[in-house]
Amino acid sequence: MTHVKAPTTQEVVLRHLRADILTGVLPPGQQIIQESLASRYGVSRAPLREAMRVLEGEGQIIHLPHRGYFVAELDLVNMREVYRLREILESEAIRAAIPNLTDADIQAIAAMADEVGSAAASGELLAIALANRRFHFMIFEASQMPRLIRILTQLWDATDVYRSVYFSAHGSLQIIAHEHAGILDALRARDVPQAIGWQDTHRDHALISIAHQLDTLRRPVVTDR
Amino acid sequence: MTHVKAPTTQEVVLRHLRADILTGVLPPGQQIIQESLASRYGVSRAPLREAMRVLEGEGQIIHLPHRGYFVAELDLVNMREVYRLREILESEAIRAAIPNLTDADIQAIAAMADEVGSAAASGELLAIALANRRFHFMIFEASQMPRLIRILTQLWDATDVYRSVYFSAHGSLQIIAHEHAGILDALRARDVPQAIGWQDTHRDHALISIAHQLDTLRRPVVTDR
DNA sequence: AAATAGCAGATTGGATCCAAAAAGTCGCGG
DNA sequence: CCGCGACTTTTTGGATCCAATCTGCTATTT
Repeated sequence: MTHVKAPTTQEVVLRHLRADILTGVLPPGQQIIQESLASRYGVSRAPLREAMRVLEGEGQIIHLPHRGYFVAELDLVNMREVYRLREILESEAIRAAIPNLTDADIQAIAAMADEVGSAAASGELLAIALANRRFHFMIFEASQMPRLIRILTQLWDATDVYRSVYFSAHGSLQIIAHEHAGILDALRARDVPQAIGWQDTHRDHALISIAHQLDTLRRPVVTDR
Repeated sequence: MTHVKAPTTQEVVLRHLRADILTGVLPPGQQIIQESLASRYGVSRAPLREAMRVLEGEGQIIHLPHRGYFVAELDLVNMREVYRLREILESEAIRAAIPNLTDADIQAIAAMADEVGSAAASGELLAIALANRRFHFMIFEASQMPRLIRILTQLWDATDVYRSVYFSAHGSLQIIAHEHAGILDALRARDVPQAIGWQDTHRDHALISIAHQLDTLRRPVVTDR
């Protein structure tokens, strides 16, 4: 039998960090003071630093030698690059996935789409984000391309903070449901171009909303000191 | 002028690790005993572990909790995935780069192609690999897409070990020189499809050679379990 | 004799401690 | 009044030390 679990501290810290970045506890641009954060998590600096190295590799935080770690800020240019790369890579993922999709797979994906719907009904942003992510990645994972999936994971992670605002935008949930249904139909028909097309419009809607937010909101990142 | 430099130990270790993996001092599949490697580098385990976390993020080594770090092995399937992703992403890089290329850029790239040639004449494999990499990445960098460049860097890193054998294959250096010239011509003409085409055949030649090596050589990798 | 429990060694994970570098502060001189 | 420079403080980087876990072997039991 396999072990129940052995959650190493680094992974606990890593999850905690991701959550804090995602929820804005650690806002973009802010420096991460290792000592204070470590004590806040109730751990030492060693596992924290290794976790931060992981996030740095994903581009979530920036490291300046002898200066420290800072939560990455994404400007619009950067954001557009991420979305362009997603466009290219997600198209490939869908292209590779569709021939592998069994009927059972599609049923599972449809079930996840329903979960997105019920999460949307509940209004819990985090639940929506999680279910939405699962929905899309169930498709990507059928591509059987682990490296591609990992890169996509990183790209999604990088924009998680900004994407969550999209879910709270007016009317976005109906649009999302509609587009998810479109993707599902294309999957059932094994229609690669149509699936990619739906995914593209789906992504574009999110980007437009986010770009609008970034452009107008112009968050005034205060340095608390 | 900026500071001379302040090379932090982690980066020294990281470079050392990359070199050792590239040159086969640390062969694929082998476990990395932290204590012994750290003492061999003359450092403590702390910076070594942070460096390994970086390499793990790049897929160069694998981490199993409470078991250790192991140098990653790439089978042919994995290798094909890397090359497929390179095909997609390098096409995008070239597409984005060409409109940005100044004449000075192209001259610099041509100079680097010459360096590949002279390195080839000298027969130094490492020098060839380095110059070749610089040549291609000078083009990619003109894309002005930092995230794309970083992903491409990781993909190149992942296959560095295997690609170096290609340089020593019979006749490959002439082919490389020919294809580099082709790429340069396409760049001068600002011909995107042609540049991508050359890059594709260039990459395919390397992949065929590497796949052949992997297939026949059938290295007797001991099963670590 | 085979299987399993448990003991000993090795190896990783985490915490504390010390050194080095950067940022901020105060004071002196122009 | 302002700029420059040494000193202090804060924070990061690295090393050492201790605890938790895994591996391999041995002995005991059936």
